[in-house]
Amino acid sequence: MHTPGGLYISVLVPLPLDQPEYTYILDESMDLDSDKLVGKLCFVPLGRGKTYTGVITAVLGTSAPSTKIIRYKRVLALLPYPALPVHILRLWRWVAEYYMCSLGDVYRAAVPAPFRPDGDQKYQVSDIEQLENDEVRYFSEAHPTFSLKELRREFPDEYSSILRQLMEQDAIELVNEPHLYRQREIMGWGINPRFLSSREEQEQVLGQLQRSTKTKELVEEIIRGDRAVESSVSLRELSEVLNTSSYTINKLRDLGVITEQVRETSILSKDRESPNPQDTEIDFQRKSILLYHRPFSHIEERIPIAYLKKQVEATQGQYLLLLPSQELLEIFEERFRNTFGDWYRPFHSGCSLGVRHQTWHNALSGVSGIYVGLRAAVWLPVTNIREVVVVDEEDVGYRQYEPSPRFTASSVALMLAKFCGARTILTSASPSIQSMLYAIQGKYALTQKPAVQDSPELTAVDMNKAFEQNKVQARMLSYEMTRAITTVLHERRQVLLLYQRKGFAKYVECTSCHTVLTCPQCHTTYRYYSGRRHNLVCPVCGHYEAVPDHCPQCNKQTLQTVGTGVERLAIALRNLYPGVSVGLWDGQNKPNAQIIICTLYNPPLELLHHAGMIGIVQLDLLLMRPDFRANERAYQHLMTCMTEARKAKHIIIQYFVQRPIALDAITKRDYKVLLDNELHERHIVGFPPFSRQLDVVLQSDSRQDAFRYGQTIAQQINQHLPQLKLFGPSPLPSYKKETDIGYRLTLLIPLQQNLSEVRALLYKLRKDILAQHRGSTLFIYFDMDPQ
DNA sequence: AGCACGCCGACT
DNA sequence: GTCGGCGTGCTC
Repeated sequence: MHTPGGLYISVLVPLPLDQPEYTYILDESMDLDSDKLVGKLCFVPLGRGKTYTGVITAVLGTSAPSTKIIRYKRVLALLPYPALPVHILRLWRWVAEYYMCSLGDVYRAAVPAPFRPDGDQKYQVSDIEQLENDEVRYFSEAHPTFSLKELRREFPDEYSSILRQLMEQDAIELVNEPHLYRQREIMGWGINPRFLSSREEQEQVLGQLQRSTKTKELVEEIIRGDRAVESSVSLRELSEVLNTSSYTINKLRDLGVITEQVRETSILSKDRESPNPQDTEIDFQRKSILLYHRPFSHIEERIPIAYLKKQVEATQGQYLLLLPSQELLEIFEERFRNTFGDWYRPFHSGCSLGVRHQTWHNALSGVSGIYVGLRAAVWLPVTNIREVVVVDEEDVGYRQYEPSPRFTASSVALMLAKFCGARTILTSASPSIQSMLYAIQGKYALTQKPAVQDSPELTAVDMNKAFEQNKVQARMLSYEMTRAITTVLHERRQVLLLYQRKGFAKYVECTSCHTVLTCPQCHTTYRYYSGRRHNLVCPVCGHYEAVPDHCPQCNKQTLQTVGTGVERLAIALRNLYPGVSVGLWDGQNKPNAQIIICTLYNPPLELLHHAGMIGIVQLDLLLMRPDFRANERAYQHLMTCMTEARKAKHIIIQYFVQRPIALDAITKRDYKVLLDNELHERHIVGFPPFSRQLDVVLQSDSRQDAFRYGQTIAQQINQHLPQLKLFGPSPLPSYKKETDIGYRLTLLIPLQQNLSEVRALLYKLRKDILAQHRGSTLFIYFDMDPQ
């Protein structure tokens, strides 16, 4: 096993390590042209018991690359897929560096799990005579090859001593066991013939089904032969014939009544010839990125279906179409299928694993077509890409936060195109300020084409005036709003109100001493929820308790709920419109009500499409968020309402504090109003796009630790890189348990600042902190360009 | 991510 | 005196 010879190569393993590349030896027998090795997937043993699928990232030569004494292991096998193109590997490295995560994480995200199966290392006893123990001898004869797991199962007690002996005597040998790398493919379902013929088994199953009458009846019918099923039908056909759900079918399978026919195929022997990649002749325009700005357009006007069809037919190349949400995919799936026909190459969770598999392989083999998917589709290993289209480039759906890599697919798409020499089209009705700035600066080409269709009538209401004139109903709805609601209700159509304030009341206050109840953990003002025992909930850390009887400050019984949350608004609406159903939608289960209050400002398109009117109850909530992009986001949400509320005649927007710039821009139908304002304000303060934002997130089960280390990092950055602007550490709202507490440190990095210097410092700080830290769990990670 | 080693507290 | 908790460190 340790005979010299072969080629030393560098292999990337799918683990989140700082340095996820190891050196292996590739046997000469596997050696293809060494220039064709980079990008190949291969099986490598790692650690004591595991085998991983890695990627060859470099060929290091025929002599050991390190003077250190390392027991290099050998590559077990090369996978039969074509090698990943070098520009894809380059893109991964860029992502790992830019988004500050492990290259192993990027690899895991980019190559779907079925293409990189893990396995247990298998061993073979090479010298049976050396075995002393009879049991061990028997075991090794019964198992010509075995994994360490199997050994442990057989000898739970002496496992480690046996292993040590075997290793010391060099009596075992690592072998490549192809069946590790098999895929199970379900060929069909049917009734188990053995069950039909065995009276005994039938009795036993019926006995076990005593309590489930429906299933028992079904089984009796099967035994009598009333439910004849051809063997090897699809799951759907089976459930039709048996008239039952897949749940019951699964249960019957477990009982042995039904079997599935499984075909095991080795992915090693899979005959997958790589066709010759097309000539990658690409039109290098002076500009390779186009921002296609279509204000007030419907979404379908921003998906260039016909254009892509024409292009793919003309060039026979690969095209990538990225969409921001599952919902859009579902809406357009059929249209893609019909229009693109054989060119359609879907890659998303909506299609079966087999189809995704095929699409991924096609991408790698250079097969032409239109590859369509959500943000994960940027990882398709395209070899022959001509153009990438990012639909609604500003959409937050392109951002991935969990798990690592934390990336923005629209940005990665631009780099993908850059590395492949392809062009990119960014489409949007409300482009991000950043993209538009690049367009103005000439980095991107710009096409602006306003849509011509009608938008709903828009009424903006200054709530200060409404309150002054006492023209307010249902706590906070202007007469304009209630008038429109009444009209739509009369037309028996649905009312959609957008209001983001959760709970019943904003806070609880003592009317005597004006004390506001706050969370003891983080001193945030408590929010008040109705209909639960612990009414007070901290919006930041999730801590909750019941409202006390007396004011904790002055001890009087004068505590009062103040402000209107969605729960209170719903009650007020029910009082105002007796008999009308009012439902809340928070992204979970869809209410079927005449008035729907949506606690998100980006409701699903389905709700927008059906609404007879849309009321934005308090636009300010969108603008007061601690996010420099608030105006931009508000504009985008308003634009979505204006363009996707297709049956609505009326949109009513209420604002309290001041007339928001986003509202002005929408009313005047002039994006430039927003753009000028944003560029001006952000330039003064030095926010993106005039700087880069990088967040440091600290998570710990100890609030103190997370905060303290946040301060340490802040201090060190101030000292070493004083030119960075720094905010925080500020607490992160915790959605999970209380044990999961986070702090966020926000850095604004000047554009001219060398990024690798910042990264180096942050990595060093993290390393130092983790090295000396004891006790609580602690995670530190980085968020580049968070949105 | 696994997995092994190792060091402390609860049991025969 | 052993079993097993999970803290720490390594994987070519």
